[in-house]
Amino acid sequence: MGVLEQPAAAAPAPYRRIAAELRARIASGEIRTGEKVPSVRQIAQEWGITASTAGKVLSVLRAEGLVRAVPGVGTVVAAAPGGAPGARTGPPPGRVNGTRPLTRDRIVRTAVALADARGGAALSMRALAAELRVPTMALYRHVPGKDDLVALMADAVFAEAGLSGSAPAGWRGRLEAVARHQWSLYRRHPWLARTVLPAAAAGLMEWAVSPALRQGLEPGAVPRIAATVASYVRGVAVSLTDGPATPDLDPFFTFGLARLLDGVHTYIEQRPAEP
Amino acid sequence: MGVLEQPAAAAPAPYRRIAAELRARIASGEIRTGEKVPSVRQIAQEWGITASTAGKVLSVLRAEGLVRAVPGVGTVVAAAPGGAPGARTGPPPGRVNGTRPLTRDRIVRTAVALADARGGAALSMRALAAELRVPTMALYRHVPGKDDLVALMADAVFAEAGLSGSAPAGWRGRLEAVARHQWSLYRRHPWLARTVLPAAAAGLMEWAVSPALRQGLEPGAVPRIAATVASYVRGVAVSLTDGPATPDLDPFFTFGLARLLDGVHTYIEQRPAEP
DNA sequence: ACCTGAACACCGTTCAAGT
DNA sequence: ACCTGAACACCGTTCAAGT
Repeated sequence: MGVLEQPAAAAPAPYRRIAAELRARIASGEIRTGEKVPSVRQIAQEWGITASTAGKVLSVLRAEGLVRAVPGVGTVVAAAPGGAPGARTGPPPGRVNGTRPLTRDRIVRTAVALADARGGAALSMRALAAELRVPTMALYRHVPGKDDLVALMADAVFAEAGLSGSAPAGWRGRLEAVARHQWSLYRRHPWLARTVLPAAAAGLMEWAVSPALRQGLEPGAVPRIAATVASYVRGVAVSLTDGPATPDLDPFFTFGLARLLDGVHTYIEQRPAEP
Repeated sequence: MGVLEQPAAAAPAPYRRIAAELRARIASGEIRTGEKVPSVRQIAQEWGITASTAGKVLSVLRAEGLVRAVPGVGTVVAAAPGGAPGARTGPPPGRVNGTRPLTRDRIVRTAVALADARGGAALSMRALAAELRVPTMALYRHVPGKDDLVALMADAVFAEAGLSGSAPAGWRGRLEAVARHQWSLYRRHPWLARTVLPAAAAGLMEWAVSPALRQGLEPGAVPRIAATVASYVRGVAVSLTDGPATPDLDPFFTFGLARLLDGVHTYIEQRPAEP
């Protein structure tokens, strides 16, 4: 376990944990589109849980559209939605004797999936290599070391999805949208909050404030407002991984965000005279 | 290095780092009240720095009142201010053959000093035992394990100093005082932000909001306001240890805190009708 | 009974030995 | 030249062997 690092992330319910593990196997390419995921019976046996819990696991993944039931066959990995690039069916062109080539991108994606599934503390170079079924030292031909890998993971996650939907025109709507977006990233990837954050995290937040410049906001206030909101979101996110006893922080997050935006509103509206 | 943990805390200037190390030696009891700390010449030699930098180290400690210059003798550890309990001169009564007994309290205090001086990532059971000059396994007779030790460290730090000065009567002054107090704790102990926080951290913040109850605030809002402010402080504190390129966050902290308190002010004043 | 050295099962990473 | 197994210098903690 990491120095000064507590048991990462509250222990989730078994069906959630197992669903996350299967999600990781699918994300890493271990189980590919059209291939069968373990059956209810197999899951129950492998993880030592009851069939009804195992059934819950598959229904979670089905609800996400990640797998689908094929009558007479079993549950298989569904095609990636929207035909996103990188979501291919079957082996890629460059493959050699059945194994896909090891790339930096595949390493990073698998590392993210592993940290999501088993917690940040469970991510080790050895465990990652085992997941990818390559020798540990093979990773070092693609990433300089673990710290850099973690930085790449953070980059990848912040780049993974922009804001969904159209961006509001006003600063308040934008700031709230970006804050909620980052909050959802932290919830999906709890290890992220304790990581060194990429510059991208601050950039999007600053963009959100920019409409207020037309209202006469001093330019120097933009990075401060951005940092304030980003810090708040990250602070709640860090608490998210404080331990198993952590309460549901979603209502807390929403409440605090509203207070914070009210305070920014007061600041922008009164446009203080002093520099 | 810890899993998912980046090089803990920005690399500080050499004179700061060395000052922190000496502070740790004093806090752990290795150098006791009245005993000499290393001279400018010795510091310069031991750490391979110039005499002028070494002089800066001692002037930092002198400015803190931790050491004082005794003409004809050298620089010695000053008596602890205010005669606080635990700050004794000379060996405690229970000592045997020159070594002080190992206690949980001494372990925790030395661990805090070590993490402060060398960064959270440098705290290991082995390093701590070496600092205390005891076998590693001796620690396990006083603390169950490292996770528990870290929790005790957080407890100790949050308990170490209450609010200095008298508490303001109004919620805003109190909330600001507690927020600034916790901010100063994080600055003194950067490893704290990434640690699992003790319940005490939330308690003090809730106490701060309580005067607003007399203004008609719904009781359910108190923990939310407290959590919001605490999360904000912790979020800035986590950024504090993001890396060597971290800018001075103090003005950012002050700016954001003012916005946040403005937002809470708006909330409390309008006392919304909906539940 | 108390204490702790050796051992175990892990880390991240270097480096030289393989192909 | 490319790849990687063995080795090094660490971890936290168990456990049996010492006193």
